[in-house]
Amino acid sequence: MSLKFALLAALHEEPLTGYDLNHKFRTRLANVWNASHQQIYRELGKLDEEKLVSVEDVPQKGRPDKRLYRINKSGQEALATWVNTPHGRPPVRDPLLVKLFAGDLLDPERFSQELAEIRRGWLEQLDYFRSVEREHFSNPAEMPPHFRFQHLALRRGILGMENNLTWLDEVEAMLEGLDCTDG
Amino acid sequence: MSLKFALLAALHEEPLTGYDLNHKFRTRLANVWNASHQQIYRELGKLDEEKLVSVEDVPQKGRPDKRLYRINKSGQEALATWVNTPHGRPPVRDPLLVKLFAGDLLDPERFSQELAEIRRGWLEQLDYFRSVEREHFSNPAEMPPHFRFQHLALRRGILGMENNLTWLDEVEAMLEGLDCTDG
DNA sequence: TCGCGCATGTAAGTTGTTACATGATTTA
DNA sequence: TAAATCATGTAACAACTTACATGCGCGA
Repeated sequence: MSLKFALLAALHEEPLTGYDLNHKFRTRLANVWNASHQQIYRELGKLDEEKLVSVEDVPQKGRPDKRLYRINKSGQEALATWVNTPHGRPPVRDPLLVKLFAGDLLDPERFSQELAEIRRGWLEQLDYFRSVEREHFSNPAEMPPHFRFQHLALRRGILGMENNLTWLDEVEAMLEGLDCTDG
Repeated sequence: MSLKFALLAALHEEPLTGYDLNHKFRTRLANVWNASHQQIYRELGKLDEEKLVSVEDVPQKGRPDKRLYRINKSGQEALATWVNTPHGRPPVRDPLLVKLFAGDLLDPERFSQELAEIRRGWLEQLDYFRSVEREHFSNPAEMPPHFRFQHLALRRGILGMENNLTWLDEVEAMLEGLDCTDG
């Protein structure tokens, strides 16, 4: 149900095409909401049907027409209502933790490799978030409220990734400890 | 696809009923995997069909029979294979961050209340995780590997909640800052 | 010329949610 | 006597994933 509002929130900033939204979801919204392009296009269709957005077809040469989506009055209202109603926290579903829960079945070498890969991914994500913070949110005190809220969302991504990496250190320290007692 | 393996991982510890599994999912597995009882019962049926578990019907007086699920050899193998294959990280989908992204639409008072409620929930969860750590994982160095892996999964929950609360402080500090400039 | 970026979608299948359904036992 | 715990499910719907489908322009 919330993808709808994630889209409206993205469009609340600026009119975008499905393609642009897809890009935004995997960059600036990476720590906020995840959606595949198929989901996005389908949901945009529904938003159009529900008249929460308007669509402008922008002809292009040698490419499919762009379909530029714009949030309208009803969309704004729906979004405003939604952001002001409480929602539970998202469900936790993490395969990595399932693996640890059955940790005695893990092959130490393969698992170390998986952890290395995970670390790489988290570091990359953290670097990206930090670069966004540097470029767009360098002096929070002077930013307009709108930006400061978005900065907080970004901060969560940054703190979260830092925290993930701290935890990974604990995990790898533990695994090394096991090696020593075995060998 | 992973609920299946979350169930197998839970059954890998000990034989359980659907009811027990449901309980386990919202306590010890709270930071690992989320599932409703409907999903659990359905998936247990499938695991039975696939012959990855065996079922023992335990008659009871005045209550429906217990159905006790036990992981079998095939189940163990399937689980071992799964834990040793890499998986991407879980998708991020957080309505709270969507709200911040459209933060200019937030009603300050309602949002403060929602944050207070969220803080309460996170604190409660953190307390629970800490109590588990105190009771079951008090001296990590002397635990058998099996327990130490599970401790790491728990640590993620603890660090994650602490991190959430740190972030919440940032959020509330920011909101108070806005109040001051307004008033 | 090969792959990437741009730009849009459909179809089928799996997973997850919400509502419905029952009923005895224990605890406050 | 009301609520929580024990104990199992079905049915309908909504959300999400994976695979399929197309095709031009541009840079290496």
